[in-house]
Amino acid sequence: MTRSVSCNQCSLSPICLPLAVAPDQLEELDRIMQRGRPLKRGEHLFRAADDFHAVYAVRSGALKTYAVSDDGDEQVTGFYLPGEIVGMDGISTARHLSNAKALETATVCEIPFHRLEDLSQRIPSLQHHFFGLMSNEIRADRELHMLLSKKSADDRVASLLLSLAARQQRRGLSAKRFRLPMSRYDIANYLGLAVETVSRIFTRFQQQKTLWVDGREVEILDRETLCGSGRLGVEA
Amino acid sequence: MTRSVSCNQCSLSPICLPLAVAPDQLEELDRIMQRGRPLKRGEHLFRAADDFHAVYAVRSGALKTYAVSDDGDEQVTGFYLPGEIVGMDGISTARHLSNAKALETATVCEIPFHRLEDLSQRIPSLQHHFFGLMSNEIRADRELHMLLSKKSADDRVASLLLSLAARQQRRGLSAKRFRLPMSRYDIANYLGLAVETVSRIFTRFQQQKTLWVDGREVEILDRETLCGSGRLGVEA
DNA sequence: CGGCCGATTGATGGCCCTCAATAGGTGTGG
DNA sequence: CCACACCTATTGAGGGCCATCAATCGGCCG
Repeated sequence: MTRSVSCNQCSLSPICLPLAVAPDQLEELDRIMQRGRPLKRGEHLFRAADDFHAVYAVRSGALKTYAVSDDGDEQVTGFYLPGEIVGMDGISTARHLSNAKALETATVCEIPFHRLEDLSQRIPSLQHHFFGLMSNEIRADRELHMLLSKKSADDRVASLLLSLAARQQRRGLSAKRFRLPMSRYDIANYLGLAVETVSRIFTRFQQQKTLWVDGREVEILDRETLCGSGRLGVEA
Repeated sequence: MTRSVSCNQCSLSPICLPLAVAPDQLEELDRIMQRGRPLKRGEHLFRAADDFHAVYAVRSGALKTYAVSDDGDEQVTGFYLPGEIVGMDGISTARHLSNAKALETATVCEIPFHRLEDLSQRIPSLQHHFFGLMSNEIRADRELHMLLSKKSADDRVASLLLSLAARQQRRGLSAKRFRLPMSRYDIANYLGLAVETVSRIFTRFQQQKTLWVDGREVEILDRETLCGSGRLGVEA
């Protein structure tokens, strides 16, 4: 993996932080970015109770964030794909409150937060964009809130698939066919369902010719039907 | 209602935006704040699809935010008490995506967002604080995520009560006894439950001597037992 | 090859939603 | 001022969705 790819060489810049920075200031942003070694599957980017000092832009691969409650059970709080920013929930506390773990081999750009704040003081569009990013997270969480409080298990799974599809498309990839980076367990946990339920729903969707599934490979065959169940915006 | 109370006269300043601004700069913040007439119960502060141009600090009373899905049903997404900021989910879209409605007579301070952004460019601590506020919303939403996905109906109600109690305390009021600003319907909707379930749980808590309830008046009698069920941090 | 984890499928049961009826509370208009 | 309407809240009975328990299969890695 090339550790030295700068933002203006990066294929993700149209959807990542650089989109908020004028070309002649991009070098400034570039200078505060730190590109580390790739994370292997299962490796942590940060853990709850770690000092918060940076947010991270996903460059390749995928991560999940999860919290562990006092009773010890895990709650997956989000999935992060290339071009998305992870770690923003730690800003207010100086400590991370969730864990971030690689679902597959992943590379990230580390953005030291205090330097991002400094830079935002000088680049208004960057400040604005970052406010917008956080606002987006809040909105996505509100969508999820509705999903969990009102929608059936079918709707929840459908919504997640549509969300992932939209995010694929945003990166210029197929919105119909893609590979799920996460396990059935993670999907179930995220959506507040039992693994068995998720499995049964995948099978049922397949029988209805709504979806084609083979392990983690999926293809959306009937987008309308899927939309007809739950709706979830573009998220993140 | 005094429409002209400035931030430095306001009893909420220790927990509101002014806490991030040095005394000698407070006047600047004060100048961009706009204090409108009080909202009556049921009146809207803003509606989904309104242009987003400001966020609002609650000064007195209480509000709820809610979204309406395509199928027409309502989802309460949050409750906002004095000292809290409402409207941050609209930042990224230039339009509000939820509705904000007064649960009882309420007054708010309107903060035009572009002027807040300008001011944040000159007051780093204000920018930092605002990042922190948004981060807090994200964290609270993650707590809620766990609540809705893993916890029983009892736990959900207990968590909401504890959250409200903590927020009362933050304002220097009793953490044990207070008045619920929202109806059973709003509670049920927010927590993803049926009204009847909420009602039954209140009754059961009362029988167990965990809680005393009379309409919207509540008193927490046994905080330990309530904590023993669901846990939810301080939120917002 | 053997062990382990992820995934699927079936059977059973429980939590909470739905439907229904009633009481209390509030505001309005006569 | 009271009566009526309407909305909120409570309580009971029944049913459905999904969790839980259990067994099996396939894939992956050691």
